[in-house]
Formats: sequence, C-alpha cells, structure tokens
Amino acid sequence: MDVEAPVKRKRADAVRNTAAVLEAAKAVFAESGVDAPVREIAARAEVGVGTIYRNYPQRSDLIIAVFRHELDATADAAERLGAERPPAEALRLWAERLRRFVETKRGFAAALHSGDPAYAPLPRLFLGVLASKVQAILDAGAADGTLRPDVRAEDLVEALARLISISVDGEPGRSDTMVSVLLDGLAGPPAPTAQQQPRTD
Amino acid sequence: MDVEAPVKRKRADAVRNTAAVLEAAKAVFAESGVDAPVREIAARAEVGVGTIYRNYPQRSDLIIAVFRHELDATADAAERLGAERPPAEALRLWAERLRRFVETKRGFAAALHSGDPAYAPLPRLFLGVLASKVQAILDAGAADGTLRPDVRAEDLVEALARLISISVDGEPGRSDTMVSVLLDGLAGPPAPTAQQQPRTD
DNA sequence: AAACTATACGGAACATTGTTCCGTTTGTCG
DNA sequence: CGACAAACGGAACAATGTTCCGTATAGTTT
Repeated sequence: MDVEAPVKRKRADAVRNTAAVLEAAKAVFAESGVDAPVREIAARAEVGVGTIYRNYPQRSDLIIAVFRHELDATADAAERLGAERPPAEALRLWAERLRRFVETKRGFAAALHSGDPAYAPLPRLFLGVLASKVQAILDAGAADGTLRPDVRAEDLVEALARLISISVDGEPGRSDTMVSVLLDGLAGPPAPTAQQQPRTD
Repeated sequence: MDVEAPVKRKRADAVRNTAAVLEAAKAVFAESGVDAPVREIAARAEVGVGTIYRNYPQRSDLIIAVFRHELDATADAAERLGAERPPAEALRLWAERLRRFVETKRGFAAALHSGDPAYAPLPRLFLGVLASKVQAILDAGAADGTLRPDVRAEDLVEALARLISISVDGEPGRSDTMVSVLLDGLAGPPAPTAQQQPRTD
C-alpha cells in the first residue's frame, strides 16, 4: 500500500490527535462555519491550539482535509454527467450539484472568494480539481458545436461558484436565474467579436 | 436650501474633523483597501479613534461616504447609456463601466460580497442604487424583444459584480469572457423552457 | 524494567484589530 | 469672561490568530 515508509512512523498519540482535530473541525465547521475560531475547534477536540497548528498550519489545510472527499465526489459527478448526457444538459445538472456542494458548507463560499491569503489555496485546489473534470464537458460541447469553444473550464467553474454564492448570502434560489442565463449564453452565440451574425456557415 | 435647520449647528471642530476623517479614509482606502485598520485612518486624520466612530459608527458608513459620488455617477451612466443605445449594447458598455468602478477600489469587491454584517449595508445600497437605473435598460430590452424579460436588475447587477470580482482577485481581464457569456445569455434565449422565438411583436 | 530521547503536547504570551467609555478639552453663547 | 454642552482622545477591554517553550510521554535501547 505504502510505496515506502517515508522515514519514521508517527507517534500513536499524534495520530489520535490528528484524527480528533479533523473530527472536531468537521463538527465546528458545520455549526459555526469554516471561519470558526481555532480555540473552538481545539476545545471540541480536547486539544491545545498548538496541536492544531502543528497538524494543520493553515486554516485552508483543515478545510481541505474536511472537504476533500466531497470535492472529489463533485468532480466525479462532472465526469459521469459528461459521459452520460449531452454537454449542455450535463452542465446544467452539474451546476445543480455544485450548488449543493457550496450551499451546504457554512462560510465556505465567503472563504473561497475572500482573497484572504489564509484561504488562498482554496480556490486553487477546489476550482482546479473541478475544472479539470468539467473541461471534458466543454470539449465535447465544442466538438459537437453545442457550446461555444472559447470558454475555459477554470473560468466557468469560478463564475458558477460566484453566482451560486449569491443565494448563499441572500435568499435561496436567488442565483438560479443568473446561472441559467450564464449557461444559456454558453450554449448560444459563438460570439465573434462585433455584433451578432446569426449564422456564419 | 435646507428645508429646515434641524435644531442646532454642529461645532466647527466637529465639522473639520468629519471632513478630515473622510479625506484620510479616501487616501487610506486607496493604498490599503477599504478594510484598513481604524487606527490607520485615525492617525492619517490626526484624530482619535473615538472621533471616527462618532462620525461613522459602521465601517460601511465610511465606505459609503467615500464612494457615494462615484456610485451615483455609475448609476447615471446606466441611465445615459440606456437612453442613447440599444439595450444589449447599453448593457455591454455599462458592464465595462461597472468593472472600472469595482476594480479601482481596493478591497471593495471583497467587502461587497463578504457576508460580514459590518459590510451588510453595502450590497443593499450599492446594488440597489445601480439596479434602479439598470432596470430601465432591461425594460427597454424586454419591450423590443432583444433581452429576456425574466431577469431582475438587482440580480443582474449582483451577478455582474460577482463576475467582475474574478479579475479583481486574479489576473485582470479574467472575468471578461464570462461577463460576455452572461450578457449573451441575456440577449439569447427568451424562454426558460422553450427554444428561442425571434420576434414577439 | 528502567533509562533515555526525540516527538508531541498544552496553553501562556504576544500581536493585531474592533469597539467602548469616560475624564478632559474646547467651541459657542449669554 | 464664565458656564455648559458638545466633542475629543486614547486607554482599556475583548476577540482572535499565531508563536514558543517548559513539560509530558511514546517508543526505543540497555
């Protein structure tokens, strides 16, 4: 399983504590958001704050550890939908999936788009992982002419995440219309440069 | 001019200080962002922190005071463009204007979408003021059939602001494509469920 | 089993920032 | 000029992130 035991084994209490912190973080994130005070997580895990910083030097490390599984699952969903559905529909369904992913994580959308250096790894990892799977849908759409070919998956995923954040902050459902407008725009005009020219071929 | 001098005149030093704080905030916002520490603004204005809180109890009050003019100018631009150009083009040009407004204010986009209660009045005021003028463009577009009629100005402005934030955080220009996709979607399919119907009148 | 050592721990201590509050200063007016 | 209300300044407090080191202990060696 391990390709090689790197150098040393971790101490048993350290392993226990790492797990306890992860568990506590999961609970605290759920009820107070991903920006909850370190001390709150430490108390929940019955651990000193030092232990948290030793295991997860950055807040983003902890967030990633907690949500990594769900991230991968959401990325896999893109892969699956892309294989099973026409590109435009796959995107629509996946946007719904992404919405659930973002909406169910208190404070996550805000952290993702905060620009705060403490959270900087989040967009890189999350949007990167998702985009790498969404790209296939866009490629398929570009190939069969149903989606405009000039949009990168990274940009699309980021745009969707931002639009979805609208309903996270305000009333639920408020972002639905704009998401649908965006996806329509993606399916619609190939967008030359100047005005619209209904057909070029 | 004044409909009525309310009750009392403000003390001369108070007037001076209010102005000094506003001036200092303008400078500090420009170089450190709208989330700069109060103490920094106080030092710049040569004033105690108490004076700032007395004049501007909430951070959002200070931000609003500093940018109110530019906000109104941006709203007026929507009005003017709506009167002078076809709806779709007016929106495209105005989105450009909005981009400049947002991009030139360090930390503003983050504050606007932070969800932080300290900044809560910002989206209400800024998006509200802008939306009230953008609505006319959407109405015109709905009337002549060039824009889908099911999008509220509030939602559109918020969506544009969020997309624009992408280039504020990352490389400049990164949001351009997605903004254009969104606007294309707005001009494209009028019906949520059915296909497109070129003319209704 | 005891001694030893590297690892990990806990949490006090420090730094930053928002916010309040009150003793002091000062503008205004009679 | 004196009295009073308005405004001031900044010390003080609270919340939070982060570091650091004396102490405890798991794992190892004898």
